[in-house]
Amino acid sequence: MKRDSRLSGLLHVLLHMAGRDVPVTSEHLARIMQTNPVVIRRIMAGLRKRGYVSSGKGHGGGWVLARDLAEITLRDVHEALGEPELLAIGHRTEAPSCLIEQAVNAALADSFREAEAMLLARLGTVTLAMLHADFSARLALRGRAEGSCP
Amino acid sequence: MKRDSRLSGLLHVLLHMAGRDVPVTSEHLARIMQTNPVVIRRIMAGLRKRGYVSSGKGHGGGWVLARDLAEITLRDVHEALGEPELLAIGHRTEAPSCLIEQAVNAALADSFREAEAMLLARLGTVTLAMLHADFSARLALRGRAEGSCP
DNA sequence: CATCATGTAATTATAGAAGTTACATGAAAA
DNA sequence: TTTTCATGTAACTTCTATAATTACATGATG
Repeated sequence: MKRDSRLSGLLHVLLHMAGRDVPVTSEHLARIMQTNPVVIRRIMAGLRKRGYVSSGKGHGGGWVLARDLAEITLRDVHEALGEPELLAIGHRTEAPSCLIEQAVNAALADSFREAEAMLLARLGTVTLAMLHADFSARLALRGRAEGSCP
Repeated sequence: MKRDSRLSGLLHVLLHMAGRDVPVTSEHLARIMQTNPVVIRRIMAGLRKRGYVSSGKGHGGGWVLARDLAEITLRDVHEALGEPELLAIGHRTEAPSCLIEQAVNAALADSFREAEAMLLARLGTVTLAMLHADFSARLALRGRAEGSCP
């Protein structure tokens, strides 16, 4: 089962935007993410709706951060993506009539809920500012090199 | 991202086997799971290798439980499936050269590890015997009805 | 008004899992 | 001992969810 890397990718893109004060085009971001501009627009739409970024058309248009990095948590970004499933495993049947399967579902559901809640809580404590600080620390360690992709 | 229901399905099958003392054919199990006998054999192979079930060929052949339900945890079953991924989200790049992406990965990795460890620990505390007891309780509540699929 | 960039619907391509076929192996019954 | 039945696997064929692409509309800027 292939793992969804949109959260990871979107965080990458947001931190790249953080460095710049001019709008960044979807095409530019797509190059960084090695994907298609349309995919970027689709993903960014959720962030725009929540006011984390804004977009402009025409010459000099593109995407800019609309909030401070410290105000955005990883959980916020996850929600902006439409709260995709966190767990890779699930029930075979959602509302089974078979009592055996009901018992199976009940046992699994508890564990699933707990793990999801924990992960969400954890994501809620990490801000983009923290990630950016970590990046800066890594950059300092590595020396003068660029350190990030184009 | 579609969730993997093999664990759920396999548990269902195992509990159905628990009731009977005669071998159950792959074809029969496939009917319960609404799938193909070959799929059943593929999945059961992992359980057999670990000694949880045994299989016999020819007339009167099929699958039987080789261990007590109390000796098998949900974690054991998960491992018998080949330890499929538990989390639906992951890193975009596993070993990125971009320092920004390294920071992103590091932040996510902590949360991921923690959630996975917790879920595995949780699955390790639940035995098939517990699930069977839960099934029996549900059966008692419902009355005389069959309660489980064929 | 020409160009550039986003906004979105519609379509196509791709990859991974599930399902199926085919046939070999071996056990029990006739 | 021959037939039937069931597993054991490899090979192949759908199937399906997602990403990628195409196409075109909207609107801003020089």
